[in-house]
Amino acid sequence: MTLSEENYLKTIFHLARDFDKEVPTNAIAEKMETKASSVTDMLKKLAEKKLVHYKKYQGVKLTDQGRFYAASIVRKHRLWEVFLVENLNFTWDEVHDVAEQLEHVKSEKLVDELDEFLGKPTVDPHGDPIPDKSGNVQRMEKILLSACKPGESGTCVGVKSNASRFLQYLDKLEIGLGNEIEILSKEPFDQSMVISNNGKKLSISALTANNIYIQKK
Amino acid sequence: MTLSEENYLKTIFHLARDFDKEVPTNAIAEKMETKASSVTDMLKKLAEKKLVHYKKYQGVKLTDQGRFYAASIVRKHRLWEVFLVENLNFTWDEVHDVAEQLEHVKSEKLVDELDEFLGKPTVDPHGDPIPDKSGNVQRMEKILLSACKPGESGTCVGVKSNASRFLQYLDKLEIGLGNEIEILSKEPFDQSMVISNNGKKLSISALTANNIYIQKK
DNA sequence: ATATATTTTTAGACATACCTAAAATTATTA
DNA sequence: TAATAATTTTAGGTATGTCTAAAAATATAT
Repeated sequence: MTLSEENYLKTIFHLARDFDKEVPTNAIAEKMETKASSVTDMLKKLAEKKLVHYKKYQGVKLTDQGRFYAASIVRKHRLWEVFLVENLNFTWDEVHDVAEQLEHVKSEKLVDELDEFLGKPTVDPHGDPIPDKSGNVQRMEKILLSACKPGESGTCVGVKSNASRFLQYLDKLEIGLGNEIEILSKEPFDQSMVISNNGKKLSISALTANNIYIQKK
Repeated sequence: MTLSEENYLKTIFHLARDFDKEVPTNAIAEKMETKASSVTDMLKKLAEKKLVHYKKYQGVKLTDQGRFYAASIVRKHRLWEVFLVENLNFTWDEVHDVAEQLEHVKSEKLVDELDEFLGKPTVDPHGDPIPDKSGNVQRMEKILLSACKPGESGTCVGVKSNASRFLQYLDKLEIGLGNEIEILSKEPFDQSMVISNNGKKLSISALTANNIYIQKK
């Protein structure tokens, strides 16, 4: 499996959550910052390898085999992120690019031992679940902060975007995993919110609220 | 810098020890299990990037820049080997292939932090020196066991080959880094030796003796 | 329902890194 | 030193993964 093939699989795996059915060619092209024609070429190749179900003009779905493989890449990515934060003093906004490289290293023993070394973690530094060895991803019930009404509250359990800028902004606001968050008010004009973050009152934009996941009590 | 370019640089770096002067095209081709014509192609590219000095038919030498870059790859390779053995229960015969992949991961912070995490080791699990951040390789005075005469003795400080088969054989003989080794006798017919390994008498072939480094007392 | 817009695929190129076969150069030896 | 052998380079070709531009299919809107 080439690096490029792995990246396509992974992208389809992630997009499959947004599109419940087939993932459109263009969605893949956009996410990978490439052209639709390149995607088409690759989809044909992945289809020949039985990693995706592909019918012209109908988008793609991962096969069981493809999903398993994709999950194993995501598993590696997230395990490495844990390692970087827990052992190498990386912050949650620094891990992505490095994990993006480390996820392609091939060695079953490496993954097994790393998992063991880290104490078999279940989530990465952004709160995303780490697929298990069989490719199963534990589904958490979490909702976007933007979907909450004033008065509702919960624990911050994840972020939708992993962009450095965003994560650094959260650090500045002192918003992090595990924090207690309550929606105090919501502005009808622009959907911005005033929230209580571990007891501290602060105001966030709709865009920010739309990238924070909480688990309701 | 592509993966391929990095592998060529590294190979030239290693071969430069054997050939004191320019490294011949064919030597590179053999080591990399590729064809001389492919090597020529790459040497031209590396020369354009000022990473090697290359004159047609005259072999190559690394430039300062090329040597620095190559050393940084070797540094990463060896640091990862230490990590695999010290923290992930790898044995010295298992680390090479995985380190071969990990060495290409690009992140200065990753290397710095890994070095720190491991306690700034100076040698890898095979006794090979780890280049420092500036690309300097600490030169050890070590000699091949095959070059020793009966009566001479020293400490095992390295191996010339990193082949799994060979390392596993050493494990079976219980020969490892730090062991006290003395040459008891040498057979003139085939240069095989009887040695004392940490007090235990055993017999080894000339080929084996030619792949073990010791440091004389 | 037909025209228009959007999405997707095809066709044909390009760069990388490899290959084989033949030519050029350098080294060896008689 | 001339002939032969070995090494190295060149020339031309292949597979991968990308691209642009044009054609085909699907979706949308009047």
